[in-house]
Amino acid sequence: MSLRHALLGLLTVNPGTGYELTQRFDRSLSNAWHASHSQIYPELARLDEAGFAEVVSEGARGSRTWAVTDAGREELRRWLTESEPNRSVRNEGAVRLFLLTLLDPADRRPVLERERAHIEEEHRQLRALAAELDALPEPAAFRPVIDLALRLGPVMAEWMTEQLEDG
Amino acid sequence: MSLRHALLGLLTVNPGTGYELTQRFDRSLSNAWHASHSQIYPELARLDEAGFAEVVSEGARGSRTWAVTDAGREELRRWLTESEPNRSVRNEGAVRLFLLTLLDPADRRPVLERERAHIEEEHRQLRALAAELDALPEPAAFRPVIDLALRLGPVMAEWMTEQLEDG
DNA sequence: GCCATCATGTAATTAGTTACATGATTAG
DNA sequence: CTAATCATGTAACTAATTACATGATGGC
Repeated sequence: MSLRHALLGLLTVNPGTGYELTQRFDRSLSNAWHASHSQIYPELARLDEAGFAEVVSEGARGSRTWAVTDAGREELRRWLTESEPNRSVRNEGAVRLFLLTLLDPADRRPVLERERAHIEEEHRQLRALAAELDALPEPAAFRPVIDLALRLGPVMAEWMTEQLEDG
Repeated sequence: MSLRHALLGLLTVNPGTGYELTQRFDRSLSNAWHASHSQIYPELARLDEAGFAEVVSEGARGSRTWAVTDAGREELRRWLTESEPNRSVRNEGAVRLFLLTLLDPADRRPVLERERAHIEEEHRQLRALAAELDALPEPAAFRPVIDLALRLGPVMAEWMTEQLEDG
């Protein structure tokens, strides 16, 4: 389970409430993982129980700000460096790309076009995010990861364009 | 749930037993989805119930060969062309890449090296698969999807090399 | 005879989604 | 005053993993 370690990571960047973490999950990790608040709140309780995170302050509307503990930081380091990655992925878009080859060109074409449009839209948003990060006094540590995504997008878009031309 | 449609797709390519489908799942779709036999057998029963697949022959050792029905083919077409893709992705490797930026360079380096080696090994296997497909009398319909993967690999490997040089 | 592989299933557990439920605060 | 957003939780359900369980066949 990497939900646990994703949360430890987000808390390492910055402490936050469960509500904030839910949002940051979507903003920073949406291309890799998704979790809703109903999964995040119980996991924060379990991180507490394990001594990996703790409530550092309580604010308005019953909000509770969580921070990672030293043990939590060490657990994240251990997980990243010592444990074997689980290579299994779930990517419905990729499944669709594969299955698309089973359709008639007439059915395939609009789906490919929709996919290409989506890839291009995602790329535009990534470019905007990159510009935002570069305007900050000191760009975020994860800036290079955005760069990787920025390189992969055009490769996928070009492939789709070719498929549309050939098929 | 795309397990159902992945199975319909595999059965569209070729009829097969649950056992064979489990293997073909790993061979053809491992870069997009994973399912074990304990998930596949019940799902075949549900596809039967829904009229999307049926047993076409029974062989040795109680094996049962399944094939997709016309309704199943139509359901697959409908799903691919008419339904909105679920864009949420689960990719632990990508989560790790993101979280890696939180580690000291000394801790980060060996993880990046391991990742790069893995990407390169995967690329070698894909090249071998591509060569195999090209040697067939008529290459598989999904051949272009292999090509896409072959283009993405080097981009990732290069990025990792750069990270190792800079960091 | 024994081990690998073929072949199918179920049970128990964990992970994840969707729906239900509640209340505080803020901006218009 | 009211709608949006902040904020937290639980319950019911579905999906997925891991473990348990069994037996046939073929090659050595």
